[in-house]
Amino acid sequence: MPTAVPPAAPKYYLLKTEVLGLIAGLQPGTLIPTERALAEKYATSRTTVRQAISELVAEGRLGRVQGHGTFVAPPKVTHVRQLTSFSDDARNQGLRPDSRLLALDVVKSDAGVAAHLGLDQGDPVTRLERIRLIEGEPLAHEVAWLPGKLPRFKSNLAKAGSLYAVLADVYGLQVADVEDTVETALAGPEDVRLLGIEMGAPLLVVHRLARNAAGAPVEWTRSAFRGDRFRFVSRVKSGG
Amino acid sequence: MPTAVPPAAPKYYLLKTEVLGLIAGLQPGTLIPTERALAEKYATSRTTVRQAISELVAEGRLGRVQGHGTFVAPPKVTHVRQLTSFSDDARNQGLRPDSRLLALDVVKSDAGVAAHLGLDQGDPVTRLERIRLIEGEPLAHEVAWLPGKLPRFKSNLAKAGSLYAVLADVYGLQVADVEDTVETALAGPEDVRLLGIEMGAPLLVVHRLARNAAGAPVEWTRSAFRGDRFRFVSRVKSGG
DNA sequence: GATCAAGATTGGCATAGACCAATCAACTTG
DNA sequence: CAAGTTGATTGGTCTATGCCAATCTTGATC
Repeated sequence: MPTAVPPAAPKYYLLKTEVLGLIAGLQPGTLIPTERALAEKYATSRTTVRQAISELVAEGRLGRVQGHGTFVAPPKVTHVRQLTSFSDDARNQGLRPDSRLLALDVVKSDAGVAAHLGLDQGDPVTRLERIRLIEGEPLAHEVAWLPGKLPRFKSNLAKAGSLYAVLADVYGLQVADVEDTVETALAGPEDVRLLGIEMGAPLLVVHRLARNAAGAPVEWTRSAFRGDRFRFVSRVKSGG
Repeated sequence: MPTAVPPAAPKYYLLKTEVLGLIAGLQPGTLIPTERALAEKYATSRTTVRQAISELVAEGRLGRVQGHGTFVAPPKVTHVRQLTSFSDDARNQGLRPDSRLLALDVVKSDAGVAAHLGLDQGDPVTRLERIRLIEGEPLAHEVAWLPGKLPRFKSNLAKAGSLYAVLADVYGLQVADVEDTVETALAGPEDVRLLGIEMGAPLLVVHRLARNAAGAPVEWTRSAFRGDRFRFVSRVKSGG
């Protein structure tokens, strides 16, 4: 679906198109000319070059490393998210998933978490914070809240790997349906540190509420995915 | 879920936090100080002020109009998208939906459309291009492709309003399941013109493939939603 | 009183350049 | 030859500034 000719465009946008042409067909990892070189080549300022490149980075077409250079980025990872787990989804696509545990403790629920889980503020909840990786690369920052305390949760989770598997097999908590909310956000310093992305990079923020067959909340999760590397897929069948 | 103190942050990010405090509790539409005034007040350059404000605009917290000023933006519109139609979803939330028809014609399918609809390139498809509005405000740019020609489609669509209703009631095309793909993109000149947003604003781009009970493609759609005004919701029930 | 014109104000785009920080290669040193 | 140092290169942040375009206000004009 080729977009029509831009009706009118600022200079940095035209430059963006130029650079897109420049990198068409190049292998991921290939370095492109330096910002200063591009500025000279296209008779413009480095500021304008940076604005063009910044958008291409935000779109996942380019990557850059201070002191090293700007290079062609690999294509997006498609990710299916249904009732399956992150790990299973990834493996189904032939990708190597991984997880880094940042925190796992029982805390008092704040107002937001309590409201979503149907608890009173201050009620104990299990808080699970992880970084999700694909092919060794950080893809998402995830914080899950589960109602109450789960005995021996840490070791059980380490054994099984998958959160949903542990909940179902060990604690008898079956997830019957989930509701995912997807919206855009911009990366702040925290996201930059955890995901290795740029300040202001677009994120896909997914909030998930999972319930059991009785309609009682089982899990409330906030996941921040890199918008430049990720695609969210949702499949829905007609009821019946 | 209040975010922790930023570990380290560029100046524009601190300014962003300042402005967030400034607008907390203000009514939507309230004008904030001019860029030049903010630059002076916080002893920084207008460039830095603009970077801070630009992110707040991208996040849907602020809006701005050249020659007029920068103002507090209204909250996001939540939108549920399942097997229901855009119009029904909106009305369920007490919002007034609308639609502007940009184009409706029978065209030869290009490679991409043909692939998704299971046709040969060049096969005729019905192309429906619309702007979706909520409360009179443009929210999304949508292009739908349907296999083949549909007799009297235009008048039937005008009568019923809903695409899915027309397909089912008039043409006997039942949608049994859909697959939505959600990713981020940045607004180009075309999006700016059609949606009244800023260059580089984050978009939620949704591709939808709808199939009938036999698994045959019924519809292939690309929708570009304003990322600052929209939330995508997907509900999935466990199979059974 | 309504209409139009001119000017002031405000955001939009772009320039030029300074300085910092990370990287990497070349060189020195033990 | 290995380890450490230095310096050039490259992206990251920020400043200061100029001009344009849209909007709104003000005031002259009919």
